[in-house]
Amino acid sequence: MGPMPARRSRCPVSMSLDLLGDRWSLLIVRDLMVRGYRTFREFQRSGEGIATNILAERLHRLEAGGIVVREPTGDGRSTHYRLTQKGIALAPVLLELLLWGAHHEDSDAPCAIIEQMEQNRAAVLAETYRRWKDRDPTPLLPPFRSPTAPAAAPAAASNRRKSK
Amino acid sequence: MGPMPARRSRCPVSMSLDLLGDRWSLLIVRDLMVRGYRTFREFQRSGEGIATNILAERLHRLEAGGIVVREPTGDGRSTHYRLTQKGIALAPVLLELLLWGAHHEDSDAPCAIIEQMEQNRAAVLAETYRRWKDRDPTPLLPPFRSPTAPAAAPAAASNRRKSK
DNA sequence: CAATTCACTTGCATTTTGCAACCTAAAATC
DNA sequence: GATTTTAGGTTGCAAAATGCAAGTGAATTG
Repeated sequence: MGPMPARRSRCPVSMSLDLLGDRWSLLIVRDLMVRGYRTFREFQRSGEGIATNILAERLHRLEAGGIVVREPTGDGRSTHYRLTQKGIALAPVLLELLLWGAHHEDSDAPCAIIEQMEQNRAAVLAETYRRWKDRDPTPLLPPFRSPTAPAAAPAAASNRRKSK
Repeated sequence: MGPMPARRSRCPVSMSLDLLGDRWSLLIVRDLMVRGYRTFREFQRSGEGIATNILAERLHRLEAGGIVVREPTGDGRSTHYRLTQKGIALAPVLLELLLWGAHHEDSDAPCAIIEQMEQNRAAVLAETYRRWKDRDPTPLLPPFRSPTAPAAAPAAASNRRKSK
């Protein structure tokens, strides 16, 4: 069932890529981490267009790799996925990947937000980690659509007061 | 010739993964960055066992993506590959991926070195960047073989004096 | 000028991916 | 309480990517 091919080397980067080196795995982790996604459906509708068989297989792989856990909900039909400690520890990797992409590829990310995240790495990571611990599902980042972002003021570190 | 499939979304992480989301690309970038690799042969003998056709195709893709450049050497038969500014800017991504792998996967990396890199991220990155600018090919990291590493004392930030 | 080195290409079998359709079980709705 | 909807997947199949071994052609060494 698992198509994971083979382990080539025991260096850390190589081992990380054995588990995460494909077009989808880190995207799923990011959706769990910074958007509030929990369910199969949400990943599917993520806008990236992952096929359902690949999504199912990746979720199994990430689970087998200790990056996500499956949590049954009270509601009998829906399952929630959640990052483990090992999974949330990928936050710095994803943050750097996001910043690199925003600077060097022509993305839709608003410059102001990127600038702020870059200036406040530690605070962004702390907030990410807090949301994970608190199971706070509000998106840390909006899906980067309109440049005049209407949604909740995101990310930035300095304006932290109690929610609600 | 280029099998690059399709662009799914314009978010920065997704775009980064369109270019780098496979098992080999980031490994090649790492070999250029922290080991002193320059030539096709060196990548081939890297110990990871990449097939030559895949290596050739990935080098073309990375070149097309502006991450590496091909520099002909005086010697007519050998080509050197070198990271561009955009390529060396992946250093933070690779550092975080290395640290994550070292902590969460069971790798061969010596704990002491990992600890030191983690404590001195900025210095490790500065040294990486300096080596790139100076075209200094001495490996920043040894290939992590024996735990009693015999090779040159690597990485650490504090012991920086003029080379030679 | 023969052998070797280097940087690839080519052919071909195997694996992985993408796509659409289908399935099962549990809510919701009527 | 039968039907429809929702959630979370499987299954089948064609297309693409990958791994492997072998081959190519130019430059260089002996």
